[in-house]
Amino acid sequence: MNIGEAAKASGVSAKMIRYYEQTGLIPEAGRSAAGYRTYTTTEVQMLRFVRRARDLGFTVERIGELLALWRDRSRHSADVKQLALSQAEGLRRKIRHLEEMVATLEHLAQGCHGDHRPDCPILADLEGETSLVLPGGPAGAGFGGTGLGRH
Amino acid sequence: MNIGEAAKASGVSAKMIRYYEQTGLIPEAGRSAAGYRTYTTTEVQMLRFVRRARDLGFTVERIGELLALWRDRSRHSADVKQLALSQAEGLRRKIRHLEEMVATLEHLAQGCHGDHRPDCPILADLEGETSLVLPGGPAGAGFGGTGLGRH
DNA sequence: CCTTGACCTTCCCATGATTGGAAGCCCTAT
DNA sequence: ATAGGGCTTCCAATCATGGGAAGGTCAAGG
Repeated sequence: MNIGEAAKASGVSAKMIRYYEQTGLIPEAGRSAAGYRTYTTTEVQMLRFVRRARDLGFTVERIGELLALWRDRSRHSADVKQLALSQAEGLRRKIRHLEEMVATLEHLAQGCHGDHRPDCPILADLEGETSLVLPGGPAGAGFGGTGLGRH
Repeated sequence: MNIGEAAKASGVSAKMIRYYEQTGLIPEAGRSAAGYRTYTTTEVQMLRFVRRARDLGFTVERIGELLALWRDRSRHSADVKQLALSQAEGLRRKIRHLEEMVATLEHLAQGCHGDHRPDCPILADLEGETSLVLPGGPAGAGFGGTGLGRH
């Protein structure tokens, strides 16, 4: 099977298949006489594995760990479960962060007339000396630029 | 005020201040005789504005629109509100997507013994022919599976 | 006056995952 | 033989950010 077919069958673009190979996530594919990469159904299955893990938000690095466990027939399912749960926990943290932002945005928008007049508490908050970080977060986002906010 | 001081006062790193200037998000700063960028309190206020908007998840492009409205004293607050609400809506979409992933992960993890044994439904799902995408979301999981099997 | 150290300048590079394109080779069907 | 599509490699761009090198500038202190 050539790379295009493998791409269709796995849902991973040909570009990404080459990239995954180059970065060592997946082993180098075999080559035809002409230098074309060739794929077996087993390799397509591995590609599908990678794609599904991506769909679950795993980074390529984590997928490497998952693949290692997948290949290791003496793995402990505890290790797999731990990866899955820590992934879920990471996603939950992201969700919490996004929810805070949504809450702030909607609170601000709620106070805005939303008509032809120019005054608007949203802009007022953005420009103001102190900002609103609704859910009473401990980080007082105060003045003095503590360099907070790396995300 | 030099760039370092402006950075501390606004919470935007000096690196990013230069980047924002270079990409046209903010106007070019004045220069001292020696070529140092100089900032007024008004400009620091603008930087703080940018930083807070970033904290709310706005892209730099959208912040450009917000800044334009901020500067436009004949703006309509409706336009500002619309930006804020559409931003909130975009974040909500992201949240929904993340929640689907979390649900799938936790469902899979729940079925996993999590002990020394190797068999694990998480890996089984990832490797399998069909995947579990819990809430039945049609979300662009571009399967592409043309049913092409072996070759 | 000269040194030291902190600050500033520009320029280049790296990140992560992905897409786009160009130049050139290969294969198959007409 | 030629057209077209697929394959190869290499290089670039995305988005927001940080890291660092090489060199100029400033203020304080010897």
